[in-house]
Amino acid sequence: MGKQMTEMLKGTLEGIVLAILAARSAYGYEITARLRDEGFSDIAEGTVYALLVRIEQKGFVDVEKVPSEKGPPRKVYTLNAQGREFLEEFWTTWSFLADRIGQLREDGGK
Amino acid sequence: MGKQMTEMLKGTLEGIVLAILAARSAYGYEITARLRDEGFSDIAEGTVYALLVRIEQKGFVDVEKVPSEKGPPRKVYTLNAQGREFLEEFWTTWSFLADRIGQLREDGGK
DNA sequence: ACCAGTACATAGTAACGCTAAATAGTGGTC
DNA sequence: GACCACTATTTAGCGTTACTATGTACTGGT
Repeated sequence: MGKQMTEMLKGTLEGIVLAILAARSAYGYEITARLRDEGFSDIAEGTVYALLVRIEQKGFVDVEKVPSEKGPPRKVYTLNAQGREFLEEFWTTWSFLADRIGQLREDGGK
Repeated sequence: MGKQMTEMLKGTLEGIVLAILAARSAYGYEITARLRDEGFSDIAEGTVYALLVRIEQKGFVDVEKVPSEKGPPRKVYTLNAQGREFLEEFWTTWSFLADRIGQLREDGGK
């Protein structure tokens, strides 16, 4: 998708994944597939798994190992209270940034 | 402003500065001050200068040294054709991302 | 002489997404 | 029964970017 998107995802991808998990629990492979379906055509698998490790270490999610009929066991991630709190902050930060940038665009930064 | 904003600025700050320059030419100290006024309260000076070096090396801006009455000479940056083209791409990428994330927020990723 | 404000520069660090490759389980096909 | 495709996770190494911290330099006021 280009270098520009890569850099833009830094700091937002974490929020995106948490928002996905806020809707319902999911596992890595599923999240990657969903992101791809939604237009993030070349999110690397490794990227998602590394991110999941991070949010687990930060304590934003609870993890459960669930057997799969189609392959190795899945690690299902569920957003917990701490994660929900962090997601709140994410939305606040995102809104601020999106507002500022939207403003800039109107102001002739076109 | 917090670590979250720091990470989010990666990939967007460049576009923000280019958008500022699209409105009119400016120099580093001025850009930093303007960003601070507009709510990016703790953008580090060094960050802006380093970014300006980068966009100059990429050929997005033309530079002119202008004497100042109040201090050392200013380096005034002006967006050129290449920079304008890059800014276009930035808006495209940004729009896509902002749309996706807005969608996620509506879909119960709250 | 000193200090605040203006103005620019840069070495080192941390965080994060990507590349690439490895491991492992299931099912189908020849 | 060997191979391949799909599912599923992991991890080492890399490049880019913003921040920290510090240094340089010019002007004006006290």
